[in-house]
Amino acid sequence: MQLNDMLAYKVAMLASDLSDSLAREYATYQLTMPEWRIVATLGTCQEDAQQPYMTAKAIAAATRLDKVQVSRALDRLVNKGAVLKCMCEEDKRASLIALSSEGVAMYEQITPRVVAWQNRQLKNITDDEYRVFLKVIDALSP
Amino acid sequence: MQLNDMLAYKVAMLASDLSDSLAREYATYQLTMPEWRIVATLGTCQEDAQQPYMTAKAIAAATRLDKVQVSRALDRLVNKGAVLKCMCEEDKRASLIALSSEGVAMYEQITPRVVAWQNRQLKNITDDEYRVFLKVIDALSP
DNA sequence: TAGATTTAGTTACAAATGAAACTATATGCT
DNA sequence: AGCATATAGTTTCATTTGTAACTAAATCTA
Repeated sequence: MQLNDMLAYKVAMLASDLSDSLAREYATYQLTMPEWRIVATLGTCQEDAQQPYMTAKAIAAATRLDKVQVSRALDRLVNKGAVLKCMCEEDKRASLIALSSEGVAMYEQITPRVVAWQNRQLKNITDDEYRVFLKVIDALSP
Repeated sequence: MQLNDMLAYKVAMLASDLSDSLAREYATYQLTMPEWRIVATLGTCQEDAQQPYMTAKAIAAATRLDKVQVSRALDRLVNKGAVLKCMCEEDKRASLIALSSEGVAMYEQITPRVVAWQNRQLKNITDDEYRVFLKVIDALSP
């Protein structure tokens, strides 16, 4: 049993390669990975949900970032003008968080680049292979 | 395009789940992940190579840890008595690094647990599916 | 062979991360 | 209602991590 053959190691290596490679797409926009995940989440929410805002808690759940990371990344995004926060009247502990129009613009610029990046990654892989790949990922997830 | 459907995100989530799950197997032995990777690498080296030692540089390459992480993890492993370092006569900048007998014993206790862990992870996946999965990982790796 | 360059590994310092404490609000229970 | 408990989010602090500077040795070059 060599390290190279171990499942956890292989997947960890792949994850870090993909993450570094994808980061080059959004780094142009001065975003860190947590910031990008939040922008992507709020962007989709804004596109197809009835309500264009989320709480920090919902963002944490959707991105799998912890609440501290979310709090800090939101601070930075608010400072950059990409995100708006306003007090939630129903629950004054929470805020309602949404992309600003600049945030939406940024999201709309980055998304096509991410889609193109993903297509490049997958270009040598058939649909069937990818289906099996996703199935195995599901089976491996707890 | 939702975060959940993005390749890099899915793989990152899987990697972190697998890594946490596997860590429970070697945490019993007070090892961190870098320490475990080094023990595993030296263990295989010791098993099937002519020379049972490696340099820190070779360890870094084999484990994909950076040289600082390797240096620090080796310090800890030496303190725990799992690893021996001796000056390399051929190149006095480098050391020759090998598992001590306690290190070998540890390696031999952990390895079967890791193998069993991996078999549990893969139990619902057919050989064919796993073959495709590995092929896709290769195709995605740079 | 002297001087410049590279390399192995360590150390020092700065940034990122995570756990736990904390504030403010909300909820549950008697 | 009044007190205990739980929750949203932030802040603080300790640990981890990575980058850059450093030391010592090796190699290359003129």
